[in-house]
Amino acid sequence: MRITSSIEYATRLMVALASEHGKAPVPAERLAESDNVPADFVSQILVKLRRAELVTSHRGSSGGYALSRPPAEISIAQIVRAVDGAVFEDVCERFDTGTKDCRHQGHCSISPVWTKLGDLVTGYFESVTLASILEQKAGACGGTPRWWAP
Amino acid sequence: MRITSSIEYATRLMVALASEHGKAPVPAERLAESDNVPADFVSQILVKLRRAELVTSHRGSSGGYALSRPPAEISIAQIVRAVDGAVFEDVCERFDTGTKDCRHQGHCSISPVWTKLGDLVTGYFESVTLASILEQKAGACGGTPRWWAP
DNA sequence: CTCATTCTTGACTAAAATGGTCAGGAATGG
DNA sequence: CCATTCCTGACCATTTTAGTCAAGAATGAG
Repeated sequence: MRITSSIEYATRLMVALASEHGKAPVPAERLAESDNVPADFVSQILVKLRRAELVTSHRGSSGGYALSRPPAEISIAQIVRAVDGAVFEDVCERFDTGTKDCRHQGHCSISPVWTKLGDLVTGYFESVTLASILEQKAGACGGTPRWWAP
Repeated sequence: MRITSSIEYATRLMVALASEHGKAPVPAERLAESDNVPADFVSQILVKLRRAELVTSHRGSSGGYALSRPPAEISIAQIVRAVDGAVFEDVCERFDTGTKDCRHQGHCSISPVWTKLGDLVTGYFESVTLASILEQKAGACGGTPRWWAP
């Protein structure tokens, strides 16, 4: 289980835009540089974010992208849905054997486990907003950040 | 984010073996039938489970597979590690840009989010054992099972 | 008005992961 | 000794991931 590049990059972009919130729109190319992400890939991700109405775009010189609402009103869950379609895939749908009901197989003792996991992940992603991330600039990879305490 | 076939199948296999715990070993082919999983694929997964010492195997007629310890001592986390190598991939490792420290990019305001998610998922998987799943045969996909309450 | 800037769309591609399949061999118990 | 069952490792098709690219359309600064 992992975080894809699209999600990692999309989150970086959104955090960068959040820190510029209220100021002038930021061109995709500048975001690409400061976030160290391939420019063309950035554009593609930004399109998805715009279609999900998380950002607005403006063309022409001095155009670019901006958040469509305050950082406190945008969660990681929304970002993930924008780029991946869903936070957690429905396991019953994926593994049913054609009957639209996996009960018959007698294996649905397992499905509640995946369902609960999905709820856990979704719930966490809903709870983290761009604002809450911005409040916490200091975390380091090897360090022991504490704000997201157990 | 999703549950792969290997993980779903491995879990089914382990639950099936758990329900036969203490009895005679079960041949791979019988597991494949009862779990509705391709036989050759089952064998491959069982090999991984054996290498992780979650199951034992016995060759020859009346051979097959059995759990290597009681269902209460085997967690989903152990199963996932056996087939996938890790429950949750280290995000800092995946996205560092060569310096082994992503702090320099100023983007590690994000990494604590992924780290916490990993801890959440891992913690949940550690907490669910084959025994706890067996106690709950009744869950249905469309229903409202409650044992894994929020 | 015009033109450089910036976004838009959609097709394309390379590489990796996923989801299997297959063949030949090696133990083991009946 | 031989049918049963596991073991090993190679192989393959499909899907997903992670980009790349090119042509075009809008917009505002000058």
